[in-house]
Amino acid sequence: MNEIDHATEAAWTALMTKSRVLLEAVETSLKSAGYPPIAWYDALLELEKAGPDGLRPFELKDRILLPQYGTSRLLNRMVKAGLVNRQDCLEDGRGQNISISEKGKSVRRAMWPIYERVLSERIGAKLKPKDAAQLASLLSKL
Amino acid sequence: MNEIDHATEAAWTALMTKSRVLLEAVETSLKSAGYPPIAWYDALLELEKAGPDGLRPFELKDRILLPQYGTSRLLNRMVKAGLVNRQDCLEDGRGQNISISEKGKSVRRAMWPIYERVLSERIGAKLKPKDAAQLASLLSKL
DNA sequence: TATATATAGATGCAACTGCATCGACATATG
DNA sequence: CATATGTCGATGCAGTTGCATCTATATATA
Repeated sequence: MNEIDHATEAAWTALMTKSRVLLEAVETSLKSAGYPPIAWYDALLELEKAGPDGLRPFELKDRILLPQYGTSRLLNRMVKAGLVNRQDCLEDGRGQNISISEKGKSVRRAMWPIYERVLSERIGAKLKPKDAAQLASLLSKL
Repeated sequence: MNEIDHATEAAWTALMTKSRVLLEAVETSLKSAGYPPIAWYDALLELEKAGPDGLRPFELKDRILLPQYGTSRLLNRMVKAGLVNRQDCLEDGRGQNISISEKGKSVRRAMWPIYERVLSERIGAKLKPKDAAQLASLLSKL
């Protein structure tokens, strides 16, 4: 069993094309509004959801689907930008704890309307909620 | 009209997550089999479909969704690897024609089984053809 | 306890990307 | 024709990524 059917190929092509176009639309909007890329948003959101104790970098990396070194460097930039705090981890001498700063929260909050507008225009306006749910459900099987 | 509904958000999240995971799976398979990235495959396929006359770089860029400078550099690498031929364009002194070489054809052909296996395992095995078609159809509305 | 193995995170290096801009040719306009 | 504007493709530069590897600490094993 290895030949793929036409529908599988069509799904793959559409998946690649649309995800790229949508992602680029979001990135462009954020950038032109003077905000950081969406990867920063994702990280900030995870850190905010994690609460005041924050997360260890290795926990964050699993949630934002970034490689270890990518996460390490993303955090460097975010620390430098003052959006997150890094402190040595008490329980594990190798590790650290990352928590979102007030500035980080406010940047995330400010990014959301930009982000949301693109999703609304590009997805909300094109798919009825039922169809969007159906799309999410099909994707979740992959 | 700007608040997004839950289904839209779920669709977006699933779209981003799955497309990244699948893409990475394909890239990893290709790389570990010693082949170039998927962007090369896409370009080779478009050039092969275009026939012996090939394509102008600006035409190719529209089909593979790469920025102009990205296409320019991708073509440099592919020329250097001997997968495509570049020749000055007769009708337009600014331009060039890119055509796939025999080696390019054979590399593309060799990449396909690797590529296909991932799609088959990750999509074909998870979605019935009807569902895959449905997924493609929903995505096509975006 | 001493040693081996595993895990957390950082980093040097080469490759790749985005941005802005350039040079060359093409097309439109006076 | 002369000049302005537009399009094609390349490229310098700075920032980012992937890979491999390193250091430091933690955990398992003898």
